Amino acid sequence: MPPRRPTQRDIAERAGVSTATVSYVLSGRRGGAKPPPPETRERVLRAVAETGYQLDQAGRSLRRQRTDVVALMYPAPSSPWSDRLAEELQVAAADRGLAVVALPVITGASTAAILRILRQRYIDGAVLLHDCPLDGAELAALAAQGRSLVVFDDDLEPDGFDVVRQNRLRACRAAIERLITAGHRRIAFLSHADDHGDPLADVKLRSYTDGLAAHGIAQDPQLVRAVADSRPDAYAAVRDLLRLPDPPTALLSATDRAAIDGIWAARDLGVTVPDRLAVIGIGNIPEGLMISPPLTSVGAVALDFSDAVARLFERLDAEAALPGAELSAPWELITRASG
Amino acid sequence: MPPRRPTQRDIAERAGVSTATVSYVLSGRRGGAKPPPPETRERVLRAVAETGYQLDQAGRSLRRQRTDVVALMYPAPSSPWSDRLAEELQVAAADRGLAVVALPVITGASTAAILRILRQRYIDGAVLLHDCPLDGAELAALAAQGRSLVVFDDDLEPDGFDVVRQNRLRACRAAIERLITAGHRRIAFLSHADDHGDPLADVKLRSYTDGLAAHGIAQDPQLVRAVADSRPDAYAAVRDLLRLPDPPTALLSATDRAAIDGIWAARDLGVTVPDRLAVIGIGNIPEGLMISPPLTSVGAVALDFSDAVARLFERLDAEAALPGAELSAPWELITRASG
DNA sequence: CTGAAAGCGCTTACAG
DNA sequence: CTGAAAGCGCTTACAG
Repeated sequence: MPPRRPTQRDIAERAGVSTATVSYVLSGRRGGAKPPPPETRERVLRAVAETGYQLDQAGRSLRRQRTDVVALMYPAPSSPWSDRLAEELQVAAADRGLAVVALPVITGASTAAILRILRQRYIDGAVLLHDCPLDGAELAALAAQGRSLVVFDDDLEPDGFDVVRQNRLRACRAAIERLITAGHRRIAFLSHADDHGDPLADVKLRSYTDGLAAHGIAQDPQLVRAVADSRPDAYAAVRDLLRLPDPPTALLSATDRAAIDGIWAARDLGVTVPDRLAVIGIGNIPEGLMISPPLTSVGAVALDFSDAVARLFERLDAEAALPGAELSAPWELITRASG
Repeated sequence: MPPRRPTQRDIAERAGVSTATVSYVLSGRRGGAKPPPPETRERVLRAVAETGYQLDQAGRSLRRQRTDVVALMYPAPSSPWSDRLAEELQVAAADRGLAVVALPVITGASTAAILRILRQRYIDGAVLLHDCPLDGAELAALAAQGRSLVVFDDDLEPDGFDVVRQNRLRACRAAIERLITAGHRRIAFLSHADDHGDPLADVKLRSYTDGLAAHGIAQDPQLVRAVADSRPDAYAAVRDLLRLPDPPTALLSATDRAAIDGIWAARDLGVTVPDRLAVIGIGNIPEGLMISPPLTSVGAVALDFSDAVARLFERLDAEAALPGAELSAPWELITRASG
């Protein structure tokens, strides 16, 4: 049995002061009044050092009605985007003495435990990336209970929480439009595996299907391959596509990674990009800039979430509840040499 | 101003029962005694539904002296390994009604806020991956205060917390040994950028340097390139290396990703792998299995953290404090065709 | 300047 | 079977 965790009462006894003084010394807070004098302060700090005292978050959080923790919720697995946002959030939070916890949401696994973190006042606020398992009513309820929320979503209306628009469908549609406008009719699509109802996967596939339909181009099932989540599968699929009797002249890929391996496959077959195969990816990852030819892609222009992060802290700092706002950080079609 | 969050007292008034009964109904717990009868139960649940009541974690955690939350701490950015561990942990935790929070540790940023999560009884326990910013004394202190900890580390002695050994240095040494034993003397190394004191980066570079030294091979600075964290840089560096007047005949890379791009570079120059360039990576990522030739690599044999996860829950469930144990999940040299 | 005391929202041993 | 009450560890308005 480990020795009982020391409490502020233990510190107070050891230092010969009241628990109020201990709290004042440790928090540095003191209404308007003067802080305790150095001599008292030192006695308290010595007692803390001697006992290894650590504040108990539960007591503090119960009394202060705040946790000084914020969360970042995102669909697992993580991506360069969620990693980057975690970093920006953590740096900004550290300035204010707040901690950040990440909440990866695993597709298919139970979300009950994660939602508990949001609902049971475990955190003061959160940034939720696209496609998190909460609907508008739930978010509004959380906001009404005082949680500060900034939500990436293209459809939800703000309602006590803020919404960041990325207009992903529009940007993906611009990609397929570009290919069709350039004269392509045999356009292959590397899709996600469709075994789960991932909304972003839907957006991507829908933009392909809608784009073809809008121009009266019949969709050839042979040209749609669910290989976007596996680089080697993507390589093999594009190689096979290019060996068809009537091969595609353009390729749209649900991921940049698969698009890049598609370019490798084309190069290995002596098929030049973009002349004989135009390639466009989705996601705009840094790696796409480096391949030859550089990858045309759909995605956020910059790895910059500072607006969303700033808004979360505005909300946390606000005296009264802020109305929901719309922020904009649109995805764009970023044209490079590959398509 | 949002309406005050309802408390169990509000629910009790609405349902015409005591707060004790509310708590019994909501927790399902009831010492040995019988649970409240269905009629009472229903009145309580109706009041909960009407008010949108949510439990307050701070009150509960203060009283019960547990948070029902566990953490996973890992160096940012995330990797397939940390993602996988997060998933295993979350699935196992969900079975017990525990939530999981991820704590990415950003190199260079302040770790104070993250350490607060561990120290201030914000969580019941945690799995810490390699190279987290806590020393043995600190970990022992946390363990003594009741935190359940399972720590991936090759050097620390267990001390109230458990340690998972990966023997990374030994496994990396086996890779360089293999190349030297096969007769290679011109061995290139793709290293991490050395602008931060990442201990794993040290382990990798050390195994290269030590391996050469052990066989009396002089190290050629020309053959060490800090490109392991950038695929395009790796590609370019290997291309340049192979064009040297006296090119390397073998390549050890601090990352599998860079090793894979090294293989692409060799292929594009008509240099066959492994005949004219033997290639070994570190990390054993799934992608390495798919390239041709498949990548020889150093890393964990399987994406399986069940032992570590199981041990964390053993510790959480234990009545008395468990002594620290050593678990083993060694990295291995996984020999495939590339080197 | 310091301390006694109330109270944050729960849970649970205990009395009825 | 149910409720009154104590108490978890903090913070802070208030009295001295």
